[in-house]
Amino acid sequence: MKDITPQQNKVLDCIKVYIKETGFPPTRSDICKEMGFKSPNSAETHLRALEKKGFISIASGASRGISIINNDIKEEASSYDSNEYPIVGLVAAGSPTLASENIEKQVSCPVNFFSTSFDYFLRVKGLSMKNAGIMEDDLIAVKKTHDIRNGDIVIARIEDEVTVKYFRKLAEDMVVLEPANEDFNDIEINLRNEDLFIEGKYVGLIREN
Amino acid sequence: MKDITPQQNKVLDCIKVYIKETGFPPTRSDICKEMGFKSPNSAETHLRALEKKGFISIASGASRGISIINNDIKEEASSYDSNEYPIVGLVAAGSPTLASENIEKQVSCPVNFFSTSFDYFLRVKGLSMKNAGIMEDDLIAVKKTHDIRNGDIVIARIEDEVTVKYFRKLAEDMVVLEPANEDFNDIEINLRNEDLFIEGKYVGLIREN
DNA sequence: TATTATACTGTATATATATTCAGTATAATA
DNA sequence: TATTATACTGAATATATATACAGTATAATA
Repeated sequence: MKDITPQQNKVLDCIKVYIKETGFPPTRSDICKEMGFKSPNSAETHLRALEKKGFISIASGASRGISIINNDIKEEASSYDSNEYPIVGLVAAGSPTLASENIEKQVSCPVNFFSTSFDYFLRVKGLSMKNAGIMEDDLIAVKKTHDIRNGDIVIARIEDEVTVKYFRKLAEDMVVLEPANEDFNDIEINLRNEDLFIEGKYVGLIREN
Repeated sequence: MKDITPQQNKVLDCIKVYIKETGFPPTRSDICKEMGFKSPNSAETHLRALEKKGFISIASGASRGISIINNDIKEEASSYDSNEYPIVGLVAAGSPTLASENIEKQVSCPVNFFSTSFDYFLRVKGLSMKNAGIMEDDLIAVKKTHDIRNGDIVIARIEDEVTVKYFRKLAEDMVVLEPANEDFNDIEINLRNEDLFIEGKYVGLIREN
């Protein structure tokens, strides 16, 4: 990162203030008004200088396509990086899990909130995993993977139904999905007759009371 | 604030995600791409509905002139604001819960991650709340408060021991702390003879697998 | 029953905006 | 000395974009 000049710093501050006040970045013309420039090219050259020095990024062709690049050491710390994760509710038969019609809402969550990375949250229906401490309406963090070991809790799709169960492979063509609740029965799947699709693996849980 | 429809909520989320990812708001056309609309007027009408209902404001004539209006009455905090929360482990007898020697580590978590604000995470020991889905080593989000109602799950201190139980006040001087596990017994506390200190209230849970 | 809100497609257009080109001037490097 | 960076004015233009208008369809409401 090269040194910023005092004038460039004023322009950068003016962009930050503009975003804070309006919610969106300024145009070249807006910067001219704020800074007292008479030509949009004054703003343009300052913007290109700020871009070159790594203080902002400019989206080519887009209007107001300025974004502030944050270089605070604090922000670089991975524990501060957060991401938007979709909460998937009832999954409609046949539709892809992450299709927008299945997304209940998006929630912000630090990326390394759980030690294992994950892809989405699934809202749990039913009490079949009660003894594993997974209750109705809990959000489970799901990592899309096919790397499953016996004893893992998996999100599985059988026919058109999505279910959360312990995974146990008994033989090459025989899988048992075990609930953690004495009121439910094991689901035995003969892979020669039935389709089993593993959506992913349970890596964490969030509950709100 | 009128009710938002599910589709309008998706559009609102898509705008938030766009801003988070690019640093500036989307155009009508951008929203169409994200949502799969074929006409810019689809985005336009949704935007006008969201504006009318008070979720966003639209700057007339300006490109990308959308800004999210934050309506959290509780706090002005946006969902992207995060904070450091301490994880409290074994609480040494007599020492204040949040004393530094009790803090296992600090974790970053969005401030309005749970709908109720909270003060720290407590690492659960034992299985006395198993049937409430609270397992050993779970992290429970604790709100420091004395506003407790019957049936709430509380973090209580009796003598020098900290415990998590259902709270039930039977009389002015009689409180029962009930476990959610048939292997444990109720704890009856006569407030005239024994001290009971309520550290706080359980408002959420996080588990890592 | 008429009206309004929701949820879209599709077309058109005025204008908002990025971006280039042509200059001027000063100060700092190489 | 030539070159490059800074710091501007001023004009021109392709296009990105908001926004209006014309429809279709469904569900909720008065």
